Amino acid sequence: MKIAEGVEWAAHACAVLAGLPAGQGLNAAALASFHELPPAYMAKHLQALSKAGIVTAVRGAQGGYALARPASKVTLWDIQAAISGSEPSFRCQDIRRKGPCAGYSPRGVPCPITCAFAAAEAAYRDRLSATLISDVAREVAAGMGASGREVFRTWAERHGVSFAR
Amino acid sequence: MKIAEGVEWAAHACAVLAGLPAGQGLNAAALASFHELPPAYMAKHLQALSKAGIVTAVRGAQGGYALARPASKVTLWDIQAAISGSEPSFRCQDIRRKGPCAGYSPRGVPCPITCAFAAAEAAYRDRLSATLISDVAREVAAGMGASGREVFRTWAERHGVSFAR
DNA sequence: CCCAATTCGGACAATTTGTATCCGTTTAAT
DNA sequence: ATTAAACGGATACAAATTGTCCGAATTGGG
Repeated sequence: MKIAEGVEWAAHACAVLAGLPAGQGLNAAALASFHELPPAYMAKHLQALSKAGIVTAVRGAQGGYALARPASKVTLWDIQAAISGSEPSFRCQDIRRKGPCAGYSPRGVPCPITCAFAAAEAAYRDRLSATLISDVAREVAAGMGASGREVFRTWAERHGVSFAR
Repeated sequence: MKIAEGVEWAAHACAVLAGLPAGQGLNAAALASFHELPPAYMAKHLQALSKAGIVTAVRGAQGGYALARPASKVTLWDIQAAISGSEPSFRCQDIRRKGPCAGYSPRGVPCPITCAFAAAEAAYRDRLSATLISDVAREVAAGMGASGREVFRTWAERHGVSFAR
C-alpha cells in the first residue's frame, strides 16, 4: 500500500492557493517553482484537481489555477481522491467462492474480511475528511512567522497576485 | 493507493488455519487449493507470514504451516503488515523545505499535512488491529452452516488433519 | 478583428512496483 | 537413503506510477 507522492504536492499547492486573496490564482509553473517540483508533472496533478472540481483553470494569457470554493470546503480526502482515485484500496476477489467450500458461503453478505477492511478505510477517509485546507494553510502560515509571510507575499506579487490593502 | 491482493489470500489462509484443532497445520499446496489460488505464489505469501512470526513453518515430510499463537492474538493488521509492510503509505518528502520560503518552516515539527495523514493511517491501523482472526474464523464458520463445516472437516482430514473427538 | 504569447489538456514514453513462476538448497520424517 | 516439504533467490511478465512532450484553446494587445 502506498500513496502517490502527487498527493503531497497537490495538498501543498492547495495550501498555497488558500493563502492568496479570494479569487486570485497562480499558474502551474509558479506553483511548481514554489516547491521546486517538475513543472510538467505538477501541471498534470493540477489538471486532476481541476477535473475533480477542486480548482478552476483559466486558459490563455494571465490564466492559471484558483481554488474553486472556499478553503474551508476542501478536505485532504478530496485531494487524495482527486489524485489517487476514490475506489477502495482493498478489492475483495471473493476467493471464498472458490474451492471445496465454495457453495457454503452466504450470498449477498460480504465476507468478514472485506467488511473489516471497508470499515478501516472508512475510518481513514473520515479522518482525512476532517482536515480542511483552510486549517492547513493557517497552520503553515503561523509556522512561517511574520517574516516568512512577507517573503511569500512578495513572491506571490512577482507572479501576478495583487494583495488588496 | 492500493493493497496487495496477497493480503486477502493470507487473511483467508489464517482463517482456515484458525478453524483447525489447536497445533494442527496444513501445507502450502493444501492452503492454496482450498481457494484455488496459484500454489507457487501462495507459498511466497505464507513465507512472509512465517517471517513475521504469525505462522510457524515445519519443514520436511508431513510439514506445513500452523498458527504461531492463538487466533485471538492475530489481527488483520498483523497480516497486512506481514504482506505489504508496515511503513506508512504516505511518505513526506518535505517539499516545504524547498523554494523561496524554504527557510521559514519550523524545524523539528512535521508539516500539518504529514500529521493529518499520519493520524488517518493510525485510525486505519487501529481499526484493523481490532479485528481478530478468531472473530473472522467464527463468522466464516457460522456463515457456512453445519453442512459446510462438515465439508470443511472432511477436506481437512483428507489433508492430514486429525480432529479429536 | 486578427495575431501572438500563454496556458491548459491529453497523448505518449520511461521507470518502478507488483504479480507469478521456477529451481536449487535445506530440513525432517519414513 | 529416499521422499516430502519449506525456504531463498533468480527471473520473467503485467500493471501502476512517474515523468515529458506537443497540440488545442484562450486571452490580451495591437
